[in-house]
Amino acid sequence: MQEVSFSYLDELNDVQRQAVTCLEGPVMVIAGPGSGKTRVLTYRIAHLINSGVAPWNILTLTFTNKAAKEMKSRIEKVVGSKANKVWAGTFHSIFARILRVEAHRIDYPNDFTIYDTDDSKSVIKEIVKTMSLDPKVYNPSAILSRISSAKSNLITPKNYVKNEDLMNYDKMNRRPMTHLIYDKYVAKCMRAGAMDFDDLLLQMFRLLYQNPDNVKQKYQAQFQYLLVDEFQDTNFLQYEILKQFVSYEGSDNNICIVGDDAQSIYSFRGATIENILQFENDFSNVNTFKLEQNYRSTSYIVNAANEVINYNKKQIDKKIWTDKQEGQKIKIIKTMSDNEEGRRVADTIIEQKNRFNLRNQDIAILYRTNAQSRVFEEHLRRFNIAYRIYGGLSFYQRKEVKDLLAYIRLTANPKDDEAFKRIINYPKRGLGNTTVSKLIQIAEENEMSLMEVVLQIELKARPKKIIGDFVAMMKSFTNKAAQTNAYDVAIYIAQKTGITGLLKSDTSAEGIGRLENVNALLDSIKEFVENDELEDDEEVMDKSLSRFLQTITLMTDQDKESDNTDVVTLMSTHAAKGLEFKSVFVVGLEENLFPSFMSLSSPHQIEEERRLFYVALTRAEMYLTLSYANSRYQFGQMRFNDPSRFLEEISEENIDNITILRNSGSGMSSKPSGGGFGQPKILGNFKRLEPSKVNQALQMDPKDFKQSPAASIKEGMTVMHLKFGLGKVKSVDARRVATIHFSDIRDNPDKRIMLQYAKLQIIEEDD
DNA sequence: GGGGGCTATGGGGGG
DNA sequence: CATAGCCCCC
Repeated sequence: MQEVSFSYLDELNDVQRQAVTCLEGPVMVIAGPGSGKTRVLTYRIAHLINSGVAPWNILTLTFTNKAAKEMKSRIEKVVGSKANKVWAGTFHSIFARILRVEAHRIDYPNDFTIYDTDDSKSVIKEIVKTMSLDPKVYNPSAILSRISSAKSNLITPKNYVKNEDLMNYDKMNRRPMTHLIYDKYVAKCMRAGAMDFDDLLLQMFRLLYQNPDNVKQKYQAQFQYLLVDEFQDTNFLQYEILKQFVSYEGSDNNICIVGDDAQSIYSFRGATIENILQFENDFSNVNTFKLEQNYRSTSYIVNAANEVINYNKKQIDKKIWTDKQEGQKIKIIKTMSDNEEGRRVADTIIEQKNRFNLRNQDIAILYRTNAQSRVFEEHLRRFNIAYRIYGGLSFYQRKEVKDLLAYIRLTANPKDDEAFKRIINYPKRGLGNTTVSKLIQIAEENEMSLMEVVLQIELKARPKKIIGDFVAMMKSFTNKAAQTNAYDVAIYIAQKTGITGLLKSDTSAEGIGRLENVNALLDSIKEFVENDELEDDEEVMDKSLSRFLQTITLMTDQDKESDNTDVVTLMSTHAAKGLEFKSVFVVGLEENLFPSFMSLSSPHQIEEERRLFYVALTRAEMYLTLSYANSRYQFGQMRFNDPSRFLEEISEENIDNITILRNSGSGMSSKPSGGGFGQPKILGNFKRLEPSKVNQALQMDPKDFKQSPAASIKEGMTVMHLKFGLGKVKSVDARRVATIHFSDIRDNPDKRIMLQYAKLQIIEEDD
């Protein structure tokens, strides 16, 4: 038996240590920015394991895969490879994983499709059309947001009709039929074997609440210890699911929530601050710990952030402080135009790099809307500063990527009507709106999926031939999928459909970009198939199309592996939550932009914008620069905005250069930013796609590599891995999963490799 | 009935 | 400024 070391407890301050060691019963940790929240969470899990709790009895829910991954790797440093057995992931991905096993109990196929927001809107659009309603009044985004909020509050279509507030609200907005659309939407998704993002939560709740075959007791027994990160961002439904897991007769109520009400910035997707305020009422004997010492930022920054957040009324009482030195005062950059803002920020970055010896990766530019990234890209490129943009149009939302994905989706789930509609006439096969509309109408009348309709319907000669060929092609894909892995199927699909050929024939810059994106998708499928490393326990050996789809639909740009290149980070303030940088630029600090024009009418929304600003400020460790422009191109025209009200909430003593904020512009306008550059967006996005995951140094020349047969790998051997380098096989288990120690890997050198897919070459038989 | 080009409209944050 | 819907032509 290995000696258990508790030395990590020495790395904690008093409150942190109490929060880590108070293992039983409900615990609430209020954690200010930079207060060591992640450290507390990870050490708490490590401490649970060291105290004898089985790792698979621990469930940790976060909001990004990245956070979950980082947490796992940090736990591993304390407790070793046992950390892999902890259930850690986002709400959506953990529930998707459970539903893949249990969905049949609530009348969904286990390989259900996940509809993204575009799919959902498209479903709504079609319903609006078939109901002959005005699509301008019944705007799909608005309707979806109503449906989403209903689902997040556990209001079924039936209860929606009974709810006077909701019905009156819809009437007032001239959308009295919203409840009917909701009803039809639910039915349609069900018929398509599809869950939208909210369904991943809602159906999880339904599963537990309806409790077929006592499935709830199974998971209650499974998850004996719950930890929830960023609890202030949970919505009503998420909290209700947590209660289902935790609240039952004889339960120890082992739930630990960590959050900061001052950083609640997701109310637009249903998050409610009430959850954190209610927690102490919902559970008895809650142990509450407040982490108030900020270890991240210098005192000018902490003071400024405190000043700003004090303008908000509703808050949990706490005092964030730091014993760090004063540091540099906050710098404010004022410019005439958005273009000049880009230039000045780039100038300042150069200056800071020289003066303070910063690397690119120490620096971040944070903005309110993704559309603001362009000017900064232009000027960073002019100075040859490497950068990476996060967010914006996700890779998987690109048309060409979605087109190929639609074929893959329809292959995995023939009832996926959104996928069907997307590709029934792409690439062009001579099937027009008239025929497609007819199919949709028949499907609607008979409550069938489009694929079912197509298999039965009698058509005229021409469309009959076209559709017959299409069905035959899809059938060949299904057959292929049953025989081989996701990559081989995907390649087959890309060629057989003519997508590859079609894109190759387009030699324009955009066409080349599209082809590269499709190739990047194929590469990522290849990577998925060839990934021989076992990361978590369940089903990972499954290399099928539907498993691939599951992994990507819930992936966001931030979750992608970052190569270790030294780049300046450009991202929205929302995306920056949880991150820290030595130097932070918060840009576009103007009324109508930050705070957003969408929020100006309501004091609550202004408070949320202020919390967002607070999050932005507190990302900075040492240098904080705020900027605004007197004029900028917005919505295709020149706009003039006042400086943000938030700037005035920081007192002068924390600011480096006192600037007169209001109405200080001379009439001069510098040249506005036109297009100028080729396709900054495409270039910027490509930077994110580079698949190089591991240091170049570790990789060997594939030509010199000769793969050894999987069966020949035995314990004690020294092997070469194409990606990880030299390693020693420590053990091989019954499922043919080898644990191999790679000495070149600094973080977590012990990798669990699936020999079935292993790319290993035997270097030495034994020692 | 289907395909291509033009005009009009909307435009936040994200799983 | 990008996409969707519409209109016109084949």
